[in-house]
Amino acid sequence: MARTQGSHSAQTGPRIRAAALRLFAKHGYAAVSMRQIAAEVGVQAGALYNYTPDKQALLFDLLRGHMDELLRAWQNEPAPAAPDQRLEAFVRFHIRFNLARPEAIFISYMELRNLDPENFAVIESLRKRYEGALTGILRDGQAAGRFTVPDPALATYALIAMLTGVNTWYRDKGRLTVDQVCDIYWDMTRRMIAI
Amino acid sequence: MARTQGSHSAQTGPRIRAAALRLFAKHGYAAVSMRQIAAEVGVQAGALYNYTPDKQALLFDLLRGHMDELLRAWQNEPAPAAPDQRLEAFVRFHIRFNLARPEAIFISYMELRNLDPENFAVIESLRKRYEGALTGILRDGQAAGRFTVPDPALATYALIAMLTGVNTWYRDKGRLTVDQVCDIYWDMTRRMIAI
DNA sequence: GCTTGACCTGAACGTGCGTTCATATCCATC
DNA sequence: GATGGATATGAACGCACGTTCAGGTCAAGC
Repeated sequence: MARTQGSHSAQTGPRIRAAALRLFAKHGYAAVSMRQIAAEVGVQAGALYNYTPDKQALLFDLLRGHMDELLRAWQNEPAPAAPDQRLEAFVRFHIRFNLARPEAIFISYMELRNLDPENFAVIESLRKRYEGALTGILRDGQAAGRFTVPDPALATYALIAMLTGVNTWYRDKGRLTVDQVCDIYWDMTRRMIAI
Repeated sequence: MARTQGSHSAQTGPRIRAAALRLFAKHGYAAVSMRQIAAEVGVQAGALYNYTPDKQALLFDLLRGHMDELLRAWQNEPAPAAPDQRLEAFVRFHIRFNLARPEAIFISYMELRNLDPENFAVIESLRKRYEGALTGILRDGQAAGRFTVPDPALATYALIAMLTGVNTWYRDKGRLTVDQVCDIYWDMTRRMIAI
């Protein structure tokens, strides 16, 4: 016996990635088995190997896809000329983008160490490119005399950590809307960075 | 055969916890086996069970011990009267304390989800107590007219995330000393929070 | 110097792991 | 309506897991 009715590659592939994303985010890469992922999709474990060479590739594809999406989304954002407005745009973009995909963000930070070294290097360089976008804004604002940023590299780390931290506490239907959170974090950022 | 020369409870216990801390931080709780921990100590896996009821308790003890140490250390810090100085003391204390024990900090953030629910609740309440110390400082400063903190809860989250982020990039023998890092982060904090 | 209990070994338990593969079924195409 | 490739099953592979335990070895107290 085999192949139950209505199963197609175009459906199963994405469903496997979605199940892996959810389970990796909830329990961690090492704690999730291929059989669990398969069960979530409604398939036997062996069928997963029609879509991924192995478990490691499944994790890497998720992280790689997420970083590509992040960089593409930021490039597609309108880029105001003034550094102040670019910085505000970055703050709001980062918070919104991250809150919209908490699971991908979670594994992007937690599962880096479970990547093979060469896979890690790929993700790390994409991350650095994203951080570099923020550093560039800070340098521009500093050069334009609009910001006070003694150490742009540290300010980048500080801001990214602060903004990404929203994901650890924000809850839908909590006290604040996403807009309110963005407003408050932009206010804190502005006070910290702007002249 | 059994018990090799010179092995004693007073030594083996701490060595097991040290090995578990190092391995959990490096590979993750789920990815580390009791046999690996035992090998690191130079003992057979079964011997671990003279010191811990199970693997879960090993993780919980590490996190619990770390949180106790953190709270005790903060209580033993001198507490200046002025909110500005209390905030500065907190910033410097947090960075220094965290940089001094990167492995414990790492697992405290990464392995929470691997705790049993009741163990998680214990750690979570200790963490909230520590965060509450910072929130208190922010409220005091606000009440004294020295700070501008529209939302003390969010400012607490933002600051803790920003300060804890230092651990992800700081390297001994890097560009900056711990003192310089503290200075820069205190400067950013002051600009963000102080009047 | 005998005894006792703490400490450790080494083997074993049942379970689940990632992965492979022969085989069966389905669907599109002709 | 026959055919062939894509897609799935289910059993199996060897291995490692957390944990238990009977038994061996040591050191301290009498």
